[in-house]
Amino acid sequence: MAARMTRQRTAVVEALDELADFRSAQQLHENLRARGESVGLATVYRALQALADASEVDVLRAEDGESLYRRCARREHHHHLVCRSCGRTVEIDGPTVEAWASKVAAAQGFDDIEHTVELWGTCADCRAAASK
Amino acid sequence: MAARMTRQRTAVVEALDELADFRSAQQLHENLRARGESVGLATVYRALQALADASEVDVLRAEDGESLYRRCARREHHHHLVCRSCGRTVEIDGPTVEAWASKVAAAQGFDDIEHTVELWGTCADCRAAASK
DNA sequence: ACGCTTGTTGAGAACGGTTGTCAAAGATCG
DNA sequence: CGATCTTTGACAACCGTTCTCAACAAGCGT
Ligand SMILES: [Zn+2]
Ligand SMILES: [Zn+2]
Ligand SMILES: [Zn+2]
Ligand SMILES: [Zn+2]
Repeated sequence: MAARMTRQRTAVVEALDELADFRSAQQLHENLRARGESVGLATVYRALQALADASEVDVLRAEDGESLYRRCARREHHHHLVCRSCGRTVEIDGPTVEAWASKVAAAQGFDDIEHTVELWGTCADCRAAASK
Repeated sequence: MAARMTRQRTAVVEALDELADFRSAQQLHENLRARGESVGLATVYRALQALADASEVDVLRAEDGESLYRRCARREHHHHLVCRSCGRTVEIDGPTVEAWASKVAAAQGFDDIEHTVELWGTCADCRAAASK
């Protein structure tokens, strides 16, 4: 029942910290393998899932449906501005949006409200690289 | 090059209109087959894709990653409040959110900004049904 | 240190939604 | 009607993710 601390789990957390931005499970797996820390892909998925359940990482879906993971600085609820091409991420909080969302939903008689608010764009670096 | 009007395409649009709320490609396919209008699944996907490209339908991703489609009343940009269990949908616009989103993103030097703002909940009917 | 117990791992199979393939069908037009 | 050229549909392929299950190893009591 208790979560055991294994080499693999530690490695996944390290990879997350090193990469800093939103990454897919496969990218993390690739990164681990590149640095010699061999970890099974299924294990990477399991570790990420566990971390997400424990709210240790944020998960969001890329436009193509792939799940992206990130260890955010703040633990409180927040949103993200993510670069579509490199994953660069800026944490954002929108008190205005939160209030708006719950008010609107309640007014329609909906319950158990959750909101998805994410911003996607191209960061300055990627824009420069693209127009080279 | 010109889009030909075929029995299948017409059928897909009819199914969309009849179901009114956000539905998956497979649900629509099932619905068509149920009413006797047999259409291949691949064709349903292609029709929906074409409609989405033409902005005739809105597409959004369910929490499990499945794509959901809907013919919305308004053609202008807007968002949705969707019931997780039955798909019931309420169209919403949030001028506040729009302004907030573009301002925040621009302030970080991001370009080509897009925002995802969707609300998920349980509608009154589904809540009642669940607590029966 | 040494087993025991029990959660964890990993290679590969399975899964589910979606897209690609390609020969047959049919919409459009002269 | 006939030629042309898009569309269709059964099926295979794809791809991210989850499942399976025997081998493995943390943690713990001794
Ligand atoms: Zn975050
Ligand atoms: Zn970038
Ligand atoms: Zn809509
Ligand atoms: Zn409902």
